[in-house]
Amino acid sequence: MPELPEVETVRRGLQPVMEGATVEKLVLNRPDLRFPFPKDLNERLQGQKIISLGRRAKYLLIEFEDGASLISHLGMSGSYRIEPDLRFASKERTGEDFHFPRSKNPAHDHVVFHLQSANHGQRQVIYNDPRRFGFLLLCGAGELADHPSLKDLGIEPTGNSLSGSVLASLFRDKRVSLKAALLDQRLIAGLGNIYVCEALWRAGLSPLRAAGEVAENPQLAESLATSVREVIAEAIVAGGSSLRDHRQADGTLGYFQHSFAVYDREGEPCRRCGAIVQRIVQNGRSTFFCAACSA
DNA sequence: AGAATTACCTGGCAGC
DNA sequence: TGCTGCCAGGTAATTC
Repeated sequence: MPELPEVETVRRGLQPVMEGATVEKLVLNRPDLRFPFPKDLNERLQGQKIISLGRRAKYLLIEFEDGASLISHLGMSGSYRIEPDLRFASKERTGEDFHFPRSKNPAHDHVVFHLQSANHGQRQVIYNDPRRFGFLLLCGAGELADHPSLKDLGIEPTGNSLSGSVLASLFRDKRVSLKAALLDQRLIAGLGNIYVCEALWRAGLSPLRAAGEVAENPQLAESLATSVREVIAEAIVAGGSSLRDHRQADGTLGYFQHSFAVYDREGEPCRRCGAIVQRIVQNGRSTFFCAACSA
Protein backbone atom coordinates (compact mmCIF):
# COMPACT_ATOMS: atom_id res chain seq x y z
CA MET A 1 0.00 0.00 0.00
CA PRO A 2 2.02 2.74 1.38
CA GLU A 3 3.59 5.67 -0.37
CA LEU A 4 2.91 9.18 0.84
CA PRO A 5 -0.72 9.41 -0.37
CA GLU A 6 -1.61 6.10 1.27
CA VAL A 7 0.02 7.08 4.57
CA GLU A 8 -1.78 10.43 4.49
CA THR A 9 -5.05 8.57 3.86
CA VAL A 10 -4.33 6.31 6.84
CA ARG A 11 -3.59 9.38 8.96
CA ARG A 12 -6.90 11.01 8.03
CA GLY A 13 -8.75 7.78 8.70
CA LEU A 14 -7.26 7.28 12.15
CA GLN A 15 -7.31 10.91 13.24
CA PRO A 16 -10.93 11.17 14.46
CA VAL A 17 -10.57 8.06 16.61
CA MET A 18 -7.02 8.53 17.85
CA GLU A 19 -6.64 12.25 18.45
CA GLY A 20 -7.62 13.06 22.00
CA ALA A 21 -7.95 9.38 22.88
CA THR A 22 -6.33 7.86 25.95
CA VAL A 23 -4.22 4.71 25.63
CA GLU A 24 -5.76 2.15 27.93
CA LYS A 25 -3.38 -0.60 26.92
CA LEU A 26 -1.04 -1.57 24.13
CA VAL A 27 -0.85 -5.25 23.22
CA LEU A 28 2.13 -6.58 21.26
CA ASN A 29 1.51 -10.01 19.73
CA ARG A 30 5.17 -10.60 18.91
CA PRO A 31 8.52 -9.15 20.00
CA ASP A 32 9.34 -7.31 16.82
CA LEU A 33 8.46 -6.28 13.31
CA ARG A 34 11.39 -5.28 11.18
CA PHE A 35 13.07 -4.05 14.38
CA PRO A 36 12.44 -5.10 17.98
CA PHE A 37 9.63 -3.12 19.57
CA PRO A 38 10.81 -0.35 21.92
CA LYS A 39 11.40 -1.59 25.45
CA ASP A 40 8.52 -1.13 27.90
CA LEU A 41 6.35 0.31 25.16
CA ASN A 42 3.09 -0.40 26.93
CA GLU A 43 4.39 1.05 30.21
CA ARG A 44 5.60 4.19 28.44
CA LEU A 45 2.29 4.85 26.69
CA GLN A 46 -0.36 3.48 29.04
CA GLY A 47 -2.66 6.17 30.40
CA GLN A 48 -1.34 8.82 28.05
CA LYS A 49 -3.45 10.99 25.84
CA ILE A 50 -2.71 11.17 22.10
CA ILE A 51 -2.29 14.82 21.22
CA SER A 52 -2.08 14.58 17.46
CA LEU A 53 -1.54 12.34 14.47
CA GLY A 54 1.07 13.66 12.07
CA ARG A 55 2.92 12.49 9.00
CA ARG A 56 6.40 13.04 7.60
CA ALA A 57 7.04 11.45 4.19
CA LYS A 58 5.83 7.85 4.58
CA TYR A 59 6.03 7.93 8.37
CA LEU A 60 2.98 8.20 10.59
CA LEU A 61 3.72 10.17 13.78
CA ILE A 62 1.63 9.58 16.90
CA GLU A 63 2.36 12.34 19.40
CA PHE A 64 1.64 11.92 23.11
CA GLU A 65 0.98 14.37 25.92
CA ASP A 66 4.41 13.86 27.51
CA GLY A 67 6.04 14.92 24.23
CA ALA A 68 7.04 11.42 23.13
CA SER A 69 6.20 10.28 19.61
CA LEU A 70 5.59 6.88 18.14
CA ILE A 71 7.05 6.66 14.64
CA SER A 72 5.12 4.15 12.55
CA HIS A 73 6.22 2.94 9.14
CA LEU A 74 3.97 0.60 7.15
CA GLY A 75 6.72 -1.03 5.10
CA MET A 76 5.28 -2.80 2.05
CA SER A 77 2.21 -4.44 3.50
CA GLY A 78 1.27 -2.68 6.74
CA SER A 79 -2.25 -1.45 7.41
CA TYR A 80 -4.29 -0.10 10.28
CA ARG A 81 -7.92 -0.82 10.97
CA ILE A 82 -10.38 0.30 13.61
CA GLU A 83 -12.64 -2.04 15.55
CA PRO A 84 -14.96 -1.66 18.50
CA ASP A 85 -13.34 -2.93 21.69
CA LEU A 86 -15.02 -6.30 22.07
CA ARG A 87 -14.48 -6.33 25.82
CA PHE A 88 -17.08 -3.57 25.94
CA ALA A 89 -19.31 -4.85 23.17
CA SER A 90 -22.44 -4.79 25.29
CA LYS A 91 -22.06 -1.06 25.84
CA GLU A 92 -21.14 -0.33 22.28
CA ARG A 93 -23.53 1.26 19.87
CA THR A 94 -21.97 -0.29 16.82
CA GLY A 95 -22.17 0.61 13.21
CA GLU A 96 -23.67 4.05 13.39
CA ASP A 97 -20.80 5.88 11.72
CA PHE A 98 -18.42 3.18 10.55
CA HIS A 99 -18.41 -0.25 9.14
CA PHE A 100 -15.66 -2.26 10.74
CA PRO A 101 -13.45 -4.22 8.36
CA ARG A 102 -12.72 -7.80 9.35
CA SER A 103 -9.13 -8.83 9.59
CA LYS A 104 -8.12 -10.62 6.43
CA ASN A 105 -5.50 -12.53 8.35
CA PRO A 106 -5.61 -12.23 12.15
CA ALA A 107 -2.26 -14.03 12.39
CA HIS A 108 -0.68 -10.79 11.22
CA ASP A 109 -2.40 -8.50 13.71
CA HIS A 110 0.82 -7.56 15.47
CA VAL A 111 -0.07 -4.52 17.57
CA VAL A 112 -3.37 -3.57 19.20
CA PHE A 113 -4.00 -0.12 20.67
CA HIS A 114 -6.85 -0.26 23.18
CA LEU A 115 -8.16 3.28 23.27
CA GLN A 116 -10.70 5.28 25.18
CA SER A 117 -11.61 7.53 22.30
CA ALA A 118 -12.72 11.11 22.81
CA ASN A 119 -15.80 10.77 20.60
CA HIS A 120 -16.17 7.10 19.78
CA GLY A 121 -16.11 5.27 23.12
CA GLN A 122 -13.92 2.19 23.34
CA ARG A 123 -11.98 1.40 20.21
CA GLN A 124 -9.18 -0.87 19.11
CA VAL A 125 -6.73 0.33 16.51
CA ILE A 126 -4.99 -2.70 15.04
CA TYR A 127 -1.77 -2.82 13.04
CA ASN A 128 -1.60 -5.71 10.57
CA ASP A 129 1.47 -6.43 8.45
CA PRO A 130 1.98 -9.80 6.69
CA ARG A 131 5.47 -9.13 5.43
CA ARG A 132 6.60 -7.38 8.62
CA PHE A 133 8.70 -4.79 6.81
CA GLY A 134 7.00 -2.10 8.86
CA PHE A 135 8.29 -0.84 12.19
CA LEU A 136 7.38 1.12 15.31
CA LEU A 137 9.94 3.34 17.00
CA LEU A 138 9.59 5.48 20.10
CA CYS A 139 11.09 8.93 20.19
CA GLY A 140 11.44 11.11 23.28
CA ALA A 141 10.20 14.69 23.65
CA GLY A 142 12.02 17.07 21.33
CA GLU A 143 13.95 14.31 19.56
CA LEU A 144 11.74 13.96 16.50
CA ALA A 145 13.69 16.23 14.17
CA ASP A 146 16.99 14.51 14.99
CA HIS A 147 15.68 10.98 14.83
CA PRO A 148 17.79 8.79 12.50
CA SER A 149 14.72 7.76 10.49
CA LEU A 150 13.64 11.34 9.86
CA LYS A 151 16.67 13.60 9.96
CA ASP A 152 17.89 12.97 6.41
CA LEU A 153 14.50 13.16 4.72
CA GLY A 154 14.16 15.63 1.88
CA ILE A 155 11.39 18.03 0.90
CA GLU A 156 7.70 17.06 1.04
CA PRO A 157 6.07 16.97 -2.41
CA THR A 158 2.82 18.30 -0.95
CA GLY A 159 1.76 21.93 -1.11
CA ASN A 160 3.74 24.21 -3.42
CA SER A 161 7.20 24.14 -1.87
CA LEU A 162 8.59 21.75 -4.48
CA SER A 163 9.15 24.29 -7.25
CA GLY A 164 11.07 23.73 -10.45
CA SER A 165 14.06 25.63 -9.12
CA VAL A 166 14.07 23.62 -5.87
CA LEU A 167 13.96 20.38 -7.84
CA ALA A 168 16.73 21.63 -10.11
CA SER A 169 18.99 22.42 -7.17
CA LEU A 170 18.34 18.98 -5.67
CA PHE A 171 19.10 17.18 -8.94
CA ARG A 172 22.06 19.30 -10.06
CA ASP A 173 25.14 17.26 -10.99
CA LYS A 174 23.36 13.99 -10.17
CA ARG A 175 24.39 11.29 -12.62
CA VAL A 176 21.78 8.79 -11.49
CA SER A 177 18.60 8.24 -13.48
CA LEU A 178 15.48 10.32 -12.89
CA LYS A 179 13.85 7.17 -11.54
CA ALA A 180 16.56 6.71 -8.89
CA ALA A 181 16.68 10.40 -8.00
CA LEU A 182 12.93 10.63 -7.48
CA LEU A 183 12.98 7.51 -5.29
CA ASP A 184 15.81 8.94 -3.14
CA GLN A 185 14.08 9.93 0.10
CA ARG A 186 16.94 12.32 0.97
CA LEU A 187 15.98 14.53 -1.98
CA ILE A 188 12.17 14.35 -2.17
CA ALA A 189 10.53 12.43 0.67
CA GLY A 190 7.46 10.28 0.18
CA LEU A 191 7.54 9.10 -3.42
CA GLY A 192 7.65 5.36 -4.15
CA ASN A 193 7.67 3.20 -7.24
CA ILE A 194 4.10 3.93 -8.34
CA TYR A 195 4.06 7.71 -8.11
CA VAL A 196 7.55 8.10 -9.56
CA CYS A 197 6.44 6.22 -12.68
CA GLU A 198 3.24 8.24 -12.87
CA ALA A 199 4.94 11.63 -12.38
CA LEU A 200 7.58 10.92 -15.02
CA TRP A 201 4.94 9.90 -17.54
CA ARG A 202 2.95 13.05 -16.82
CA ALA A 203 6.03 15.20 -17.38
CA GLY A 204 6.84 13.32 -20.59
CA LEU A 205 10.29 12.44 -19.23
CA SER A 206 12.09 9.13 -19.62
CA PRO A 207 12.94 7.38 -16.32
CA LEU A 208 16.31 6.52 -17.87
CA ARG A 209 17.41 10.10 -18.32
CA ALA A 210 20.09 11.53 -16.02
CA ALA A 211 18.71 13.66 -13.20
CA GLY A 212 21.46 16.26 -13.61
CA GLU A 213 20.44 16.85 -17.20
CA VAL A 214 16.94 17.87 -16.20
CA ALA A 215 18.39 20.14 -13.52
CA GLU A 216 20.07 22.18 -16.24
CA ASN A 217 16.82 22.79 -18.11
CA PRO A 218 14.47 25.06 -16.13
CA GLN A 219 11.42 24.17 -18.21
CA LEU A 220 11.90 20.43 -17.73
CA ALA A 221 12.59 20.90 -14.02
CA GLU A 222 9.42 22.96 -13.67
CA SER A 223 7.40 20.39 -15.58
CA LEU A 224 8.67 17.52 -13.43
CA ALA A 225 8.12 19.37 -10.16
CA THR A 226 4.57 20.26 -11.21
CA SER A 227 3.85 16.67 -12.26
CA VAL A 228 5.09 15.31 -8.94
CA ARG A 229 2.94 17.76 -6.96
CA GLU A 230 -0.14 17.08 -9.09
CA VAL A 231 0.13 13.29 -8.97
CA ILE A 232 0.56 13.30 -5.20
CA ALA A 233 -2.25 15.79 -4.65
CA GLU A 234 -4.67 13.88 -6.88
CA ALA A 235 -3.79 10.57 -5.24
CA ILE A 236 -4.50 12.00 -1.78
CA VAL A 237 -7.88 13.28 -2.94
CA ALA A 238 -8.63 9.80 -4.34
CA GLY A 239 -7.81 8.20 -0.99
CA GLY A 240 -4.59 6.67 -2.30
CA SER A 241 -4.22 3.53 -4.38
CA SER A 242 -5.67 0.21 -3.24
CA LEU A 243 -3.50 -2.56 -4.61
CA ARG A 244 -3.98 -6.19 -3.66
CA ASP A 245 -7.16 -5.29 -1.80
CA HIS A 246 -5.54 -3.03 0.75
CA ARG A 247 -8.07 -0.96 2.63
CA GLN A 248 -8.20 2.29 4.50
CA ALA A 249 -8.70 2.29 8.25
CA ASP A 250 -12.47 2.61 7.81
CA GLY A 251 -12.57 -0.29 5.35
CA THR A 252 -13.14 1.73 2.20
CA LEU A 253 -10.89 1.45 -0.84
CA GLY A 254 -8.82 4.19 -2.40
CA TYR A 255 -9.38 4.50 -6.12
CA PHE A 256 -6.33 6.23 -7.58
CA GLN A 257 -5.24 2.89 -9.11
CA HIS A 258 -7.95 3.43 -11.73
CA SER A 259 -6.07 6.57 -12.79
CA PHE A 260 -2.72 4.90 -13.38
CA ALA A 261 -1.28 6.00 -16.71
CA VAL A 262 1.58 3.51 -16.76
CA TYR A 263 2.05 1.69 -13.45
CA ASP A 264 1.23 -2.03 -13.82
CA ARG A 265 0.05 -1.40 -17.39
CA GLU A 266 2.79 -3.25 -19.29
CA GLY A 267 1.60 -4.11 -22.81
CA GLU A 268 -1.40 -1.80 -22.67
CA PRO A 269 -1.77 1.33 -24.81
CA CYS A 270 -0.35 4.62 -23.61
CA ARG A 271 -3.19 6.96 -22.67
CA ARG A 272 -1.42 9.83 -24.44
CA CYS A 273 -0.04 8.41 -27.68
CA GLY A 274 -1.39 4.87 -27.96
CA ALA A 275 2.03 3.18 -28.06
CA ILE A 276 2.60 0.13 -25.86
CA VAL A 277 3.56 0.76 -22.24
CA GLN A 278 6.86 -0.95 -21.41
CA ARG A 279 8.27 -2.47 -18.25
CA ILE A 280 11.99 -2.32 -17.60
CA VAL A 281 14.05 -2.98 -14.47
CA GLN A 282 16.05 -0.16 -12.88
CA ASN A 283 18.02 -0.73 -9.69
CA GLY A 284 16.23 -4.02 -9.28
CA ARG A 285 12.73 -2.58 -9.44
CA SER A 286 10.09 -2.35 -12.15
CA THR A 287 9.74 0.86 -14.08
CA PHE A 288 6.72 1.39 -16.31
CA PHE A 289 6.91 4.03 -19.03
CA CYS A 290 6.02 4.95 -22.58
CA ALA A 291 9.18 5.08 -24.67
CA ALA A 292 7.26 6.69 -27.55
CA CYS A 293 6.14 9.90 -25.88
CA SER A 294 8.69 10.29 -23.06
CA ALA A 295 12.06 11.82 -23.85
C1' DA B 1 31.50 9.13 -1.11
C1' DG B 2 28.14 7.60 -4.04
C1' DA B 3 25.88 4.06 -6.41
C1' DA B 4 24.29 -0.55 -6.94
C1' DT B 5 23.05 -4.93 -4.86
C1' DT B 6 21.28 -7.75 -1.27
C1' DA B 7 18.55 -8.73 2.88
C1' DC B 8 14.47 -8.79 5.28
C1' DC B 9 9.29 -11.55 5.06
C1' DT B 10 4.78 -13.56 3.45
C1' DG B 11 1.15 -14.03 0.03
C1' DG B 12 -0.69 -14.27 -4.48
C1' DC B 13 -0.52 -15.69 -8.99
C1' DA B 14 1.04 -17.85 -13.42
C1' DG B 15 2.65 -21.91 -15.37
C1' DC B 16 3.24 -26.66 -15.28
C1' DT C 1 -4.88 -30.22 -7.09
C1' DG C 2 -0.44 -29.05 -5.68
C1' DC C 3 4.09 -27.75 -6.58
C1' DT C 4 7.74 -24.14 -8.19
C1' DG C 5 9.27 -19.82 -9.29
C1' DC C 6 8.59 -15.18 -9.53
C1' DC C 7 6.85 -10.78 -8.21
C1' DA C 8 5.14 -7.18 -4.93
C1' DG C 9 4.01 -0.37 -2.85
C1' DG C 10 9.38 -0.34 1.87
C1' DT C 11 14.15 0.89 4.21
C1' DA C 12 18.63 -0.67 5.88
C1' DA C 13 22.87 -3.05 5.47
C1' DT C 14 26.44 -4.51 2.61
C1' DT C 15 29.38 -4.45 -1.35
C1' DC C 16 31.57 -2.33 -5.10
